[in-house]
Amino acid sequence: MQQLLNYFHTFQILNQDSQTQLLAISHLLHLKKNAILQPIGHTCKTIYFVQKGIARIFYYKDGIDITECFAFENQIIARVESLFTQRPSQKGIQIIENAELVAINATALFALYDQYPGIERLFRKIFEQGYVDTVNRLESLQFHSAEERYVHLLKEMPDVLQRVPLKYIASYLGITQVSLSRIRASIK
Amino acid sequence: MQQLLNYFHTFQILNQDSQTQLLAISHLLHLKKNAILQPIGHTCKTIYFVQKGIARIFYYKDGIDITECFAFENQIIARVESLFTQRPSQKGIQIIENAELVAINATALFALYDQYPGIERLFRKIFEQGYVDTVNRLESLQFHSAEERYVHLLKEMPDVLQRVPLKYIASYLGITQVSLSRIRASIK
DNA sequence: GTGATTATTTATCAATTGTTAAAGGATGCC
DNA sequence: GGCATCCTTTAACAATTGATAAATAATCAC
Repeated sequence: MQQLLNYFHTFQILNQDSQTQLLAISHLLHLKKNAILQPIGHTCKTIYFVQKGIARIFYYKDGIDITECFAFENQIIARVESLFTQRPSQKGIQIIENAELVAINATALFALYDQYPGIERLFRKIFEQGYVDTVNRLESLQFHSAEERYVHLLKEMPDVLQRVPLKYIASYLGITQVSLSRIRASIK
Repeated sequence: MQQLLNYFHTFQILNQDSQTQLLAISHLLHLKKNAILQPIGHTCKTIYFVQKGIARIFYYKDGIDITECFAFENQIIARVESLFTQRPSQKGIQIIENAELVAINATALFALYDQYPGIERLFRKIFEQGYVDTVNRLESLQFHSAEERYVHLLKEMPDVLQRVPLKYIASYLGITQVSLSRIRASIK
């Protein structure tokens, strides 16, 4: 779990005790491509850290599969709208590429906040960054064309094309798969 | 400032000392319609609480004024992408309706976090809710039509039409003003 | 490998949204 | 009150994106 601790330390220095407590509520998971890590309808009680591979949050709108976000190596993934409200989520988490994940028990984590201010601060900072990323993404969806969003994605995540099927990328960009194909053809 | 303390207490009970500290770094502001509360280009060092009136975060894309969000009574407004990174913001804050605001010194606030865990927790929870709201709004922009987004807005903020010019609402929804007019005409 | 399944592209047509310009309304200033 | 300015609507046309269907390419299971 050294990779997870390294990630934590980019946000916040933790004392030995805090580290031990965090590791005690975490465990390693290995999952194959296409596996459902969290089904739709469950309340989010786990925060995942991606050590290897890719995961995505997805949901269905009118029966159509939509990708809300991707998580690559060294990223946290959680359905925050359920995690912070403890209401059932209409979203699920799926593995896109064979993955090695750390599952962090969120209920136990929140309980640690009282005794370990450093842990509360760590996750405050982690989710503040998630908040900022989401605000920036909102801006991209609010006033950029589909083509602009696609080009921007290639800059932000250069290896996304090699590792993620286009059907997932299309809905992530807020367009249909056919429209994405057309944009790709027109850019060449 | 009782209104602000009431708002805080919906998230987190604060002891007297914490309340005193928070009030010590806050002050009341009165601003008229159209006033610029924060100009574009500044780094965000203040968190505002709207006691009366309306404010908006805005920026320019290709010279066009775009509204990122509104804040009505009993809401917090801050340019989080600057607040949490302390980098200059490409966004500004403007008053839409004569307003009474509480300005909270963010630098002083962050300094209080070390001594007053209750204050850190309070703002953790406030921004967690902001994060959830932003994720939900992202979903709305990602896969709903302009008309769906307009109808949804009327449900969420029933008095927005009476209090906010349509030109601001249009860009908030991610469409042009002309397009919004057309949608309004087609719905009647 | 071979066949079946899944993913991607291409084509056609429809619907939505953007762009530009002009007209009507509303608002504020003197 | 009247003029100027700003806001909103309407119209016509262009560009973008969606929907459907079919063709091609890639992947997977056996």
